[in-house]
Amino acid sequence: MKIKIATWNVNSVRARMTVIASWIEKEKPDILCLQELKATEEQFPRQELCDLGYHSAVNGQVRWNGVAIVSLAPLADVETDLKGFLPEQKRMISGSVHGIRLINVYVPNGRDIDHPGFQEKLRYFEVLREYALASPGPTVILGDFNVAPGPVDTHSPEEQDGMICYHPLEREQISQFFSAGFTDVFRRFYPEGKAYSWWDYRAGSFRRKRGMRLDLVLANREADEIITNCFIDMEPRGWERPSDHTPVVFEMAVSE
DNA sequence: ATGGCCGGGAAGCCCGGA
Repeated sequence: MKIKIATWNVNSVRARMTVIASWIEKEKPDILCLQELKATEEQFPRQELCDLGYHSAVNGQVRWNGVAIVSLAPLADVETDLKGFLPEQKRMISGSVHGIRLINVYVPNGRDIDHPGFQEKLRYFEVLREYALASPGPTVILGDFNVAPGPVDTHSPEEQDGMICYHPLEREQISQFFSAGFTDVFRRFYPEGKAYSWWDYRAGSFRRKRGMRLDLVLANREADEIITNCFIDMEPRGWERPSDHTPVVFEMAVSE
């Protein structure tokens, strides 16, 4: 059977619940990985999602960060600790479903190249890679990586070169995932051409098509082999009260 | 190009986002 999985930075799960419910109704994903909940587990709209038929595994935090995996089938072996790194920032939740390991991440933004947060961001990728490589079987890392992997993934690569989310050291970290055997799933289906998953709220960026592809699906070989499709759904970015990110969706052929 | 917009929590602004 085929299952549909999506990743979406919703920029507050409570402010976005109407939009999320509409999108679920439209796309009917089997699994939805959310980032930037800006909510604690107690504040998370578990009941509303339950009414839509979904289980929720939540790693929440007051005000900032927070991630969740929302799934029709219950999740097994849920983990929220990333090798003890940045334990106070709730940025990772992983779990297994249909024999697939899903690692849902919200990578630190880094603030600025000169800010200590930038070094923390680079380190985050290393720790995440170690964690993902230790997972046996089909494994997918998905979420908001806060990096555009290459020039076709951002609106003005020349001007942005060296800036946050398009710095050579950040892009090098994404390359390291490729060297380690992970595939950029979206680019397997769309090898070239501008494609974005985030547009700044300011400056009419969405209307002016000035965005970045910051939300990625990275699959190891076993997972990549059974992924049959991947696309970015730009529609909800144009809805009322949207997130500044839009969902990245893929499908997998699983045995049951 | 700049930054213009958002969200949350504390407070009537500030921080963080990217």
